[in-house]
Amino acid sequence: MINKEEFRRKVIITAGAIFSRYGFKKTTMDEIAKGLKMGKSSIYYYFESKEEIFEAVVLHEANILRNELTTAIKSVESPVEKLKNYVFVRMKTFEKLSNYYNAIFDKNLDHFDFVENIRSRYDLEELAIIRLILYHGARKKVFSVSNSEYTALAIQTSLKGLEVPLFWQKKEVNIEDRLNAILDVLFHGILKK
Amino acid sequence: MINKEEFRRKVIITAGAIFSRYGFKKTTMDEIAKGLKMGKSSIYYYFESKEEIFEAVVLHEANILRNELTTAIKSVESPVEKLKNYVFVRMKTFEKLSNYYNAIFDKNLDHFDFVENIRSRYDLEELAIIRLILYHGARKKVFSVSNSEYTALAIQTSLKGLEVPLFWQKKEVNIEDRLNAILDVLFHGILKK
DNA sequence: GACTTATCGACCAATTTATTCGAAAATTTT
DNA sequence: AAAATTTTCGAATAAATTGGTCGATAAGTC
Repeated sequence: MINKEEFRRKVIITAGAIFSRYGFKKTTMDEIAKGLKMGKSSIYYYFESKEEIFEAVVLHEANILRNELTTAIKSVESPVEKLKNYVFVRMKTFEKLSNYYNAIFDKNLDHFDFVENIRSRYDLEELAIIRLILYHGARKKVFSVSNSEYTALAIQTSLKGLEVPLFWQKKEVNIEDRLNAILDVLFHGILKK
Repeated sequence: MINKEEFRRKVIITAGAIFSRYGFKKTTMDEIAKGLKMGKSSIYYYFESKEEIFEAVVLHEANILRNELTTAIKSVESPVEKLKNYVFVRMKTFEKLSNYYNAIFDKNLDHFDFVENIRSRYDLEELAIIRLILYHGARKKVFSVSNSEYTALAIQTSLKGLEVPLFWQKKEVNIEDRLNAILDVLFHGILKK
């Protein structure tokens, strides 16, 4: 192995896949070790505990989400497109990051305080991004937003509402449709007539 | 509850769903009990052990497979269609019966001798069905089969070959395509010119 | 060949978990 | 409604699992 960081990344990928299939509790260190083709005890040379691995995995997924989102809104110009992209990419990516949303929603995991840390940090970041989009939209006279902070919060809240069923029922029944509906309401309430 | 059989069926359905998600080992009696909204110890009034539940689940799935297959070949007349139906329905149904194929393929489970019993019994039944189709096809002068026993075995073997990836990689990449290819080879080697 | 880095097997303590058991509900029979 | 039976359950337990430790040892570097 070249260096520790390199190997830690490998652990995160491997463990992430297993966690995402069986969840934190049902995943054993032995399985992770097997996945890495290593002795179980070797993992402890790189990570303090199973929980630390999970934390790294969740953080990793949170970073993926952030990256996908920032590139998604950079890829277009108009505020409408930015917001659309943001919302869509958010849901699409979210579906894949099962460890992230399990960490957030699973009651058996909420005693990990790192979960709350990551979540609240990313909530704030997200809010800032949405506010920025709204702000630019308002500047370009495409949106009419009286209070960007509360509007951003409203948007964020409705997006959160869409996350819930991801956890409760894996079936992606009609997320996309419901997303479109929300977007529709959002724009027609927000667009300058 | 009306009677024990009724309740056993309920257990089989509930436990089957959990087993199919987490596998035999990772599924706990507590989870099954929770799924049934019952005390854990109550289950033992109906089943001797976790293993017996799993056996019942696997048997249940094996029966589903058999039923689907017999109705599938009854639904058409021509031997070609029968064979096509048989092969397709077999694969389609097999994908859903994860406990059945896990029982067959998972090395951590092969110490359960009931698995071997069920498997060998159904192998024989399957062979008989295939032979029957071949036999009727030969009678109607649609197939030309020199030795129906060995031909049936050959067909069964190639079907088994398609099962393997189901276990190793959940992704149903190209099962259908490969199935078509096999069918193509099969018919053009078997059809009377 | 000393010194550091990385891997591992054996082991342990704590937790989990399948199963048991006696007793209490719930239901049926008398 | 008492007695008998069936069904449910919580508490207890014995066995297995599992996260984590530690000393040894291999692999690599100076």
